[in-house]
Amino acid sequence: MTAQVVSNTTAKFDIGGIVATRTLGGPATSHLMAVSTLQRKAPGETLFAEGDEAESVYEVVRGMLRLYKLLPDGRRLITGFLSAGHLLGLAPEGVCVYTAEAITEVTLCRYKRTAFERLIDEVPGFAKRLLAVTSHELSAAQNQMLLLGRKAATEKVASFLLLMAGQQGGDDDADTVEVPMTRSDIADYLGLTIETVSRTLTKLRQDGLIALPCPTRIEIHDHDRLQELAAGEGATDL
Amino acid sequence: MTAQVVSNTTAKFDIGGIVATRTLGGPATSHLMAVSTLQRKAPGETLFAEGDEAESVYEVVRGMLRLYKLLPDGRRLITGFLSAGHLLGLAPEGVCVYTAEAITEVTLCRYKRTAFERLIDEVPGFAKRLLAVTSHELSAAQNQMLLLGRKAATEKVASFLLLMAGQQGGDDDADTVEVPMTRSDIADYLGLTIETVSRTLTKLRQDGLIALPCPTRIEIHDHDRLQELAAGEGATDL
DNA sequence: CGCAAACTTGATGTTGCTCAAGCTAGGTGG
DNA sequence: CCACCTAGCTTGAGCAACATCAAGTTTGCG
Repeated sequence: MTAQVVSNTTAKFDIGGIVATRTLGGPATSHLMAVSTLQRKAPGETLFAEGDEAESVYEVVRGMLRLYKLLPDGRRLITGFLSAGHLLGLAPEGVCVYTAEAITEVTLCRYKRTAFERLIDEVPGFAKRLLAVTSHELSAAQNQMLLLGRKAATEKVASFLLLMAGQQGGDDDADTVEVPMTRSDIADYLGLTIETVSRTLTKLRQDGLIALPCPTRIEIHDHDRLQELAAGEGATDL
Repeated sequence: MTAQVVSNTTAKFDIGGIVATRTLGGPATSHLMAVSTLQRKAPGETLFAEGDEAESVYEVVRGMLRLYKLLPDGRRLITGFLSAGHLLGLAPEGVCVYTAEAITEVTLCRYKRTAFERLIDEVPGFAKRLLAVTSHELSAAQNQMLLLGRKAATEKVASFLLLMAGQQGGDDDADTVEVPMTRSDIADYLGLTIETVSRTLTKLRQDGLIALPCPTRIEIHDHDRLQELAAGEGATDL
């Protein structure tokens, strides 16, 4: 998978909590366990909203979230879809800069902000690991800026499909991708409209690059061609 | 200034070096001084390119840089303009994820990556400060995603003008803004074409919101109206 | 079975892009 | 000193991609 394609907003990087306790044995783990609580959210529920005071840091354990920002007239941009292992809620100035909502049923590991900050100060190497996670997210955000500002609709949709594929099958090319979010979510993530997303998927299907057994499931048939499209090499043979 | 408007890619946050040595007296300062070298770049010169091995971390002392990413066919997106105090080169995987070029004559403070990483490990609180800077950059990147994905041309240009104004006059509304970058740079920052940027500036001038004494200087005449446009409140009175 | 939400498809519209001239300013050499 | 030259900017005309508006269709659920 090339860097172009990886454009999820948060890096998948276990920092502690439930996921981490299974994969990491470091000193931070036990500290995190001590201050964490498990939480569930039903589809559509809000974790926190843009402008809220940032009281907690969360780690996604199961399910999928959307993060988004709104303009006053209701235009929405989804900055990222977060699945298991992703971290959210590290607000710069103590104020949430985006809204976080559950797409599916979600399980979260929640840390009190104050406790989390204490860990940053006290656990050696913890701040550095968070810095690595955040730097990675920043890089992903810059890839998404490139997508939003300079890619055409087909290139955007191809990028999205590969992102979903990469996020799921730990393997590079899981053929079948589950798409729990609506077309409206996809559109607001890619800076398009629902209709354009739908039309573009139809075109990709007609061209044999993908199949759509049902709206929430997409089969990738021509991974290479999708990759070319996503990278912006549509007219390779000029 | 509202959060909507602050959308520069890197937070202006002195971490050390020349700028910091004048504003901070903390322990990190002397450490940074010990491993830093001053460097100059002429307009158009490249600091490092996307894909390069990340060998150094830089802090801008004077002048302005552009950071950008390219698609294979040459489409460019500028992810940020960096002026004095901004930090760059903290690459996640040791590889630069964007190209950095001087717009004006630039003075930089350069740190060897290895030395910089040692400081992260050894100087207490240093990683935490970098985390704060990077989190702030991430938030700015998300604002820019909102701009690229959901704002109209006029709103984009208004946002850009206020960003420039805020970056310069430390005051909230410096009336006259120096714009050292070309229209092409502005276009590639906003996801537009040169022509659209030019036309939009002309329209803002005709409407009395700004004046353009020369292409590199912009006077802001109606700060409030610009702010409304930038925030996406163009049709407030419906 | 019926309802509502989500998705697809079609017809039309508009924003911003493309292509094509002119214009302006700053730098250079006759 | 001035005319030229070039790079960058502005302006105009036409066009294309995507948005909008408007039906239909499918899906999932009570």
